This record gives sequence, C-alpha cells and structure tokens, in this order.
Amino acid sequence: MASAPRVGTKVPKTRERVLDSVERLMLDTGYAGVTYRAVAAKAGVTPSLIQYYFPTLDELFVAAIRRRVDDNLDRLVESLQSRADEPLRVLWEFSRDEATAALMTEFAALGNHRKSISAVIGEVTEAVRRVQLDALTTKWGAGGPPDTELSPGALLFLITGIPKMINLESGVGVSTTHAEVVEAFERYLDRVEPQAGSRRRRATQARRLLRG
Amino acid sequence: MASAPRVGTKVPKTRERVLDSVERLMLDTGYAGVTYRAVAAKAGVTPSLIQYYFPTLDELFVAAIRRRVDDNLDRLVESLQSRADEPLRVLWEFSRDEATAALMTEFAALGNHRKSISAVIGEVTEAVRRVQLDALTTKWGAGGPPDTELSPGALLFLITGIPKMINLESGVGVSTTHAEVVEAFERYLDRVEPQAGSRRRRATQARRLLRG
DNA sequence: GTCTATACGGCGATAGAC
DNA sequence: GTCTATCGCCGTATAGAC
Repeated sequence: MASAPRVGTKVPKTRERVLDSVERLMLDTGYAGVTYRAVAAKAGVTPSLIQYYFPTLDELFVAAIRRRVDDNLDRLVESLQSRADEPLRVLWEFSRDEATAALMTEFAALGNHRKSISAVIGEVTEAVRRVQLDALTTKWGAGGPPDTELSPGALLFLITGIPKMINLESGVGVSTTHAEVVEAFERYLDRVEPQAGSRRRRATQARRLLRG
Repeated sequence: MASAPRVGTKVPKTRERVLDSVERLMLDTGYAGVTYRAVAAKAGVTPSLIQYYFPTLDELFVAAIRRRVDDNLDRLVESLQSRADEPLRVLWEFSRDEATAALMTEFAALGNHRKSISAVIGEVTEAVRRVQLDALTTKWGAGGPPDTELSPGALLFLITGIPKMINLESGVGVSTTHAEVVEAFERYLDRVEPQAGSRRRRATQARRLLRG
C-alpha cells in the first residue's frame, strides 16, 4: 500500500521486455538456449540486471510461464463467453493455437525434470483444465455430448492433447497420420457441435509471436 | 574383416554398460543429467573413455536411441506375430509400456531442438509407425475397423499418442481426466477387438529398467 | 532500489601426450 | 587405445557502484 506506484507511473518495463525475450528464445532455440547472457543480449540489458529481477533461472522460467498462462486464460474465458454455443470448437482452436501449444509444450518438457518448474506447470495445467471442464459440463452435464462414448474429461484430454502431440511430433519431422487424426476429430466436432455457417477463425496475438 | 574379433571374444562390453547408464540417467534425472562425468561414474569408467567411444554427447544419445528402438521393434514384431488376432491390444500395451514411453518421450523432448537427434528420432518414429500401420491395415484394410469413424492412421496416432501424453502430464503431477480417457479407449478396444478371455499381460524387460 | 563487475566450479569439446 | 590438459561456455554467488 505504502509503496504502490502512482497512477500512470511506468512500472518497470524492463521486466516485460525480459519475459518477451525468454519466450522468443524458448521458441527459437528451446529452453536450453535460455541463458542469462542470451536473454540479456536480446532484451538489451546486462545479464546481471536480469539476475537482479530473477535470481535463478528457475524463477525466470516460472515468471514467464505465469505471465503466458494468465494471458492465455483471459483469452480463453473471453472466447468461451462470446461463443458459449460452441465450447468444443473454442477449446479445439485454443489448443491448436501454434504459439500457445509450442510454448507450453516446451515449458512442459522443461518442467519434466526440474522440480520447481514441474510444480508450477502442474498447478497452471490443472487450473486451465478446471475452467475447460466447467465449460463442457455446463453445456452437457457429467455425461458428455449425446451419441458419444466420451465423458467430458476424456473429451477434454483429447481436445487439448492431440494438438500438443502433433506439435511434439512435428518438431522431429514426423507428420504421418496427423492429417487423418485432425480430420477425424473435426468430423466428430461437426457431429456433436454443428456449425451455423462458415466463420473466420481468430488470429491470436500469440500467433504473431511465432512469426517473430 | 581383418579386424573381426575371434568367436568367443568378448567384444567391448563397456559400450553396453555405458548405454545402460545413459538410459538410467535419462529416466532418473532427465537428459540434462546425462553428462560425460555422470555417465562415467555410473558405468565405472573415466569420462575420457566415454568420449573416446562417443566423441560428442549427440553421438552418445543417438547410439542409446538406436539400441533402444531396435530392441523395442524386435519385441513389437514378435508380439504382433504371436497375437496376430489382436493387433490393437498389442499396440496399446506396447505404447503403455512405462519405460519405453518414458524413455522415448524423454528422447523426443531432447530431440525437439537438437538437429542431429531430431533427425534420428524422426527416422525411427516413422519406421516404427510403418510397422504398426502395416499391422492395422493387414487386419482391416485402409478403412479401419468397422462401426468406427477412425481410419487406421488416426487410430494408430491415438493408440501411441495417448499413453505418451499421459506420461508427459504425469511428469508434472497432472492426472485429471487420465483415468477417464484410458477407460474410454479400452471400452473402444473391447468393442472393435473383443477379447476371448482374461489373460496375463506381459511384464517387459523395459519395465524392470524403470524400477532399477 | 537498480544496476554492474567479477570470480568460481562444472560443463562439452578439442588437441595431443602416453 | 587410453587418458590429461586446456579452452570457452554456462549458472550463480557476492561485493559494491550509483
């Protein structure tokens, strides 16, 4: 309270620039390329300054994860509200968003053996999943869509997981069966959540990130 | 030819010990924990000796990948032959095998940004997938199982991908929806590939590896 | 508070000594 | 064939300048 910045005060912009650089390096070179020295060079500051804000690399990663997930969750909730009639398509497109998928997969890979990061990845994954499950059960209840043997949970796992798997395999040059599985799932979507008409899909801010 | 070892000569057992150590370290600490020094300590040799056999870490990883995949493919082909009536279950169990899934996922994560490893991972993944697709199309042709909207390719992607996704999420402590999706898929299996009776599932050599 | 310079031990890789 | 010495990276702890 006492130290709250006055309105209009430009609270450290450095922090944002640093986290932007982390995301870019993450996508371009993988998490192994995220070093104090590399991030500093890209953000135009000294490595020591970054270490002042983020004493360890883990803290830097965690900050980047939280910022990205917060932004993603905001966009997801907004989409779910504005297109409340088609939550499945909203979730499917959200999961297929390239930058989100690539970044979060990279974070997950990073977290797989680094405890403090594993913890925060698990936490935010569960948080997102809760919001997503709510959207599905609100529309269909615990039984899931009719004429289907998929519970909301199983359906959600596939909606969010299939794009991630495809992304992971694409990363090593594998593409066999990908078109088939996307086509199969979208046929399923057409069945349980028929579309009124054709409609432009959103191009997200995150997508811009990928082109960089 | 000239330097071929005599019959009975114990050709370098060191190599095998080293690759065993790589797998163990990979599972225990992730690929970041696979260093010359750590592998050497575990295998009981000097780091320099390992570097003599595998001049770069990439070559060490590639050797470990190829050895593991060769072994996996042998076991897979054998299972597909001995249980030719139920290829889906064979593939599902093969993909769910813990050590195989964990190791290959770790290798895939490693490969995602290291070109030489990405190349070999992509190559062996496609090779395995070809064998698996053959098994499915041999039984059902290009249309896939009857009463299903899944082509063999889409089905194969799910069979092999779902366990990998579950494994990846488990690594960060996420388990929501996992039981549901496994149950849903096994219900599907019961439908398209009915089981004669209950039967003991194999406990693989790779599983032993995990307990270590 | 913000920011910088420096030093330490561990790493992969390389050249070359035995 | 086997092993050592060395180099240039890395994370990060610390001391201190403004």
